[in-house]
Amino acid sequence: MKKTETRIQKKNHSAIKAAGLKVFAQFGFRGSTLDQIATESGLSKPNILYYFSSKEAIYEALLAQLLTDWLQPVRDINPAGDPVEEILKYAKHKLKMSRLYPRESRLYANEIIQGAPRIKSVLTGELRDVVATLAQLIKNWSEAGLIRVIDPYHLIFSIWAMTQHYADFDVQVQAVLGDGDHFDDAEQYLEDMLRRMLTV
Amino acid sequence: MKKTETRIQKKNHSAIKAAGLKVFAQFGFRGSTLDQIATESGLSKPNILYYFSSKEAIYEALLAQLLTDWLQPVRDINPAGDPVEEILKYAKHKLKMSRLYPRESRLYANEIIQGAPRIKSVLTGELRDVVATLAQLIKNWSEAGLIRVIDPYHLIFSIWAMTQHYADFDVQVQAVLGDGDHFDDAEQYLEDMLRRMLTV
DNA sequence: AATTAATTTGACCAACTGGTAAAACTAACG
DNA sequence: CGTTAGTTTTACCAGTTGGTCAAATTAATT
Repeated sequence: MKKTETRIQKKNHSAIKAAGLKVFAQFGFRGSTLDQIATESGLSKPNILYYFSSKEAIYEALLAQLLTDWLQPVRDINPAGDPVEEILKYAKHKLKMSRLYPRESRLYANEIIQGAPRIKSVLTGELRDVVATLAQLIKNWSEAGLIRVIDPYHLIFSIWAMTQHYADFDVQVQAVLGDGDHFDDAEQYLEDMLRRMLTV
Repeated sequence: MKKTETRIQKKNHSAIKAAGLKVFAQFGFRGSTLDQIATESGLSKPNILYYFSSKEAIYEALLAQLLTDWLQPVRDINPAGDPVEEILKYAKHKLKMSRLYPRESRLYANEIIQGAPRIKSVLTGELRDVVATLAQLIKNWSEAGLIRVIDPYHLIFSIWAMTQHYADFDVQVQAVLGDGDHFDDAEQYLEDMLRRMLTV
């Protein structure tokens, strides 16, 4: 449907989204202004509104993209693969996303902390379902004796919490550990933790 | 120094802080307005500014209180106690704070996600020091063979991440698990995880 | 009760907010 | 080259924002 996008449209759409991501991730929806996004993107405010109908439209475009990227890795878990390695692969994938796309993580965190006013239906719908499926798979693995018996939901939460922590609380991590990249150490810790939790 | 506080001052100061906590925790500093705090507290906007010199002053009063409450439990860890039980006690304390004071947790999360503009010096100062001390203690325990050898910093981060997750991402937890209190299950999972990680 | 100190209100302001409309400009295409 | 479609800017607006000020009200003290 969006085949007819000019080169200028393509450029500006993505410039606006990139600027919006930066601003929204830091200040949340209410705390961000079109002027900030305008300055950040190098476009004028009315020009931005030529490409997106409103501030909210930019925000929602970002959220929609985000939710797709967020849910995919869960679906990519292979029920026929080795349980420990599949969960580990998933956790590492999430950690890599925190490393490569910390702003996306912060945008999502902001939205959730605010009570998820615009995506609550996705949370109780798609997310809930996809997590339920994963939880069932983990339970099956447990019952088959392939991994230790464990609460699958809180296992998933702990993976989310730990991986996203390094993106969302990056300033704190840097303050405590000093500036630099700590994701390799984090990955090692995470792997160690998950192996201990999962192996019988 | 603040001995001369009238009963009205005491009442209104705390009413404003309670309202401010509610609003700031949801929308962050920039996303919150004095009008919201006024409505929430039942006071008029100029009346609020009679008790606090500015919107920022309310926010900073809340942050200051928060940081004290946040750092105390770390200091309460007893170097002479049983290592596993001490760490477990600390983790459970943090989880209880997430259960009882989720708004405080969200306020803090908001501030950190925004880059901690007002408390960065505390993070690189007091917090850093207190965590360094704890990390050293954990390292000593490791070397004494009392707990397994483990990266103390990432252990601490994982405790923070998992406990705060249940406050900050409460909406998501509720969406996935259904409405209700999931802290008891979370505590059981956390205890299980920490025992596995710490015992040799 | 009178005086003083503390509190609350209403009217107001300048800066900022998201958004609009039309004119001016630029690129694309036959 | 001329025409059209696409793009950008300028000027603007009404509502909201944090904050002020003096007057009005209420509480405390003598």
